Amino acid sequence: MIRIGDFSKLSRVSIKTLRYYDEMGLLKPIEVDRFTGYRYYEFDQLPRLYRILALKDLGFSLEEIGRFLESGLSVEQMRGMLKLRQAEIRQQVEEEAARLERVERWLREIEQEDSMSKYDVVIKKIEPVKVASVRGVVPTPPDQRSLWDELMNYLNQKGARMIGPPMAIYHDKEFKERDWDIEVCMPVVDELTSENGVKIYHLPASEKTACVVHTGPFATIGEAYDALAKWIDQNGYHIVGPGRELNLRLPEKLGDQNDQNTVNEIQFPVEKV
Amino acid sequence: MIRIGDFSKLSRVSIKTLRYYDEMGLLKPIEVDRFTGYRYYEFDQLPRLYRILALKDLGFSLEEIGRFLESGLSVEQMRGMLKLRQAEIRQQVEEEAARLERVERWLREIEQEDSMSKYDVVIKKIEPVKVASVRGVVPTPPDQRSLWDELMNYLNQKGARMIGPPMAIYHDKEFKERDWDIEVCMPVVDELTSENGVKIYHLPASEKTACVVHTGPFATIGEAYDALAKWIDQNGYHIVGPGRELNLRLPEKLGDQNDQNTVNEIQFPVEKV
DNA sequence: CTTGACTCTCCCCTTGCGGGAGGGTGTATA
DNA sequence: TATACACCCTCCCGCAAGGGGAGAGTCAAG
Repeated sequence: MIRIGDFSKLSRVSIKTLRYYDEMGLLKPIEVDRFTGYRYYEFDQLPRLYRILALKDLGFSLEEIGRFLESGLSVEQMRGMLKLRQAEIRQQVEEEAARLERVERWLREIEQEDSMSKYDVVIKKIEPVKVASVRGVVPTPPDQRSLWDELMNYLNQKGARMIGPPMAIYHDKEFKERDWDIEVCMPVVDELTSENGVKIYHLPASEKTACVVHTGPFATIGEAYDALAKWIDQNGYHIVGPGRELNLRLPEKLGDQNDQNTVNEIQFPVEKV
Repeated sequence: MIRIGDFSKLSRVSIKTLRYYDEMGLLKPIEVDRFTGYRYYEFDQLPRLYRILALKDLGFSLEEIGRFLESGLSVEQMRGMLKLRQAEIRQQVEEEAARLERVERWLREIEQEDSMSKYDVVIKKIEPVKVASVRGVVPTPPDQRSLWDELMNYLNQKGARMIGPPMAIYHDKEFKERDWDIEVCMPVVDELTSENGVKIYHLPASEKTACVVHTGPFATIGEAYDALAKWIDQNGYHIVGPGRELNLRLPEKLGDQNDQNTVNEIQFPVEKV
């Protein structure tokens, strides 16, 4: 019978850890003096401790290890746990590798541009949202004003409440000089019915959506689109639906292309290739 | 100005997290009502939040991210941090890959043997230890008794205190049927001097030592050696020095090959190939 | 005026221990 | 036999990045 300090030196496991394993029930001393609380171990407890260390080395949590040790589990169960662990580690390796990719992309960008990008892209989930929308083909994006007028007209008439930022959806799959297929939407909550050119429906959800925010003059929003497109491409995604442009903060004068305080978020539903 | 719930929905970052980032100083609301404590955000805080998310996605800690954001750090510094992060991730990927290897080895062993090995190997560090030793060539391992007798004789004569388990060192580099070069040692603390066949010196430390414990009849200790050798080989190590055998619990009758309660630890200094 | 949806702060919980305070033990030596 | 000194004990706090929930205060609409 040896004291905890000797057992610790022998196994090179810290006293703190041994006490913790005792508390967790992983490795109880064979005797604890009921008056002094001193823990006494035996040499033949070493194999159990080594098994704990070996399992820890495979990445199992102490709680899992406890189950291994207690429930004298069958070879079949053990195999199941190992297979599971294997899958988990594989996934983690993949994730870390992807993370490494991203870090290296930042590095390359810094090398090339000698500065950091103004635009950070995030992937998020978009919930379905009920909107009133007007869709039409207009010569150029600024001409979407007419669509907005029609939509706002309808909403004011109905006294509908708007519960989110207005957004525009660009339906063209390719870039066009003229004649853009644009849908303008306003999130609503009320029971409304489609009529004339105004459609009431739910915009679809999107599990993965690549998003970027542009602040400043609307005239420069192209940069944000470029950055987003580049990011999507370089990160192994591709676009699987029309993009949305959320007008988070409108210019003071509606339609002003140079208002410094305009804020827009651009969203594209994407999928991993 | 929007409330935290709306900012949370917009960014899909939980309210808890936003409050935490506020507390950490990563992203302060532009206004906090001094009476109600309500936090108010602005849309143009989104880019900062997205930058935080992007950096988090690269695996930086919030504290590091805070430093990025505050100290408007130079491109050069940023590059330094990224390079460092890159190295860290690479190392982590390697570690996880090695862990995966180990899990797969356990799986293979289970498939082949249809049971779990009795022996768990751990790698630990061995500190130098002062010993009194007697070395000699004996026909077979059990004949080391004569060496022990000589050593104990010396120690008793000096009244030396023994401060650790006795151990035997096997100096032969290859297996031999007869004539084993064995050194028997006893850790001591006193100021002793080498004399006759007894040497006083420090056994060398070993940064990485593969260890396994054998309990039960000494006659079966070969199994433990086999398991250890196999492990060392399969885990990409190789032996770089003589092995030690620590007699943690001696049989009741000294030399009894069948005592069920004998405990020995076998140690081999190793290095990664 | 009330209801229901929001928001606030405060506190505890997570993993696997490490550090330290304050106090009791064991043993070798003077 | 007294004492020094190494050991050991049980709390309690801290870590990273928030999650869960209690109890109480706020806001907007009907």
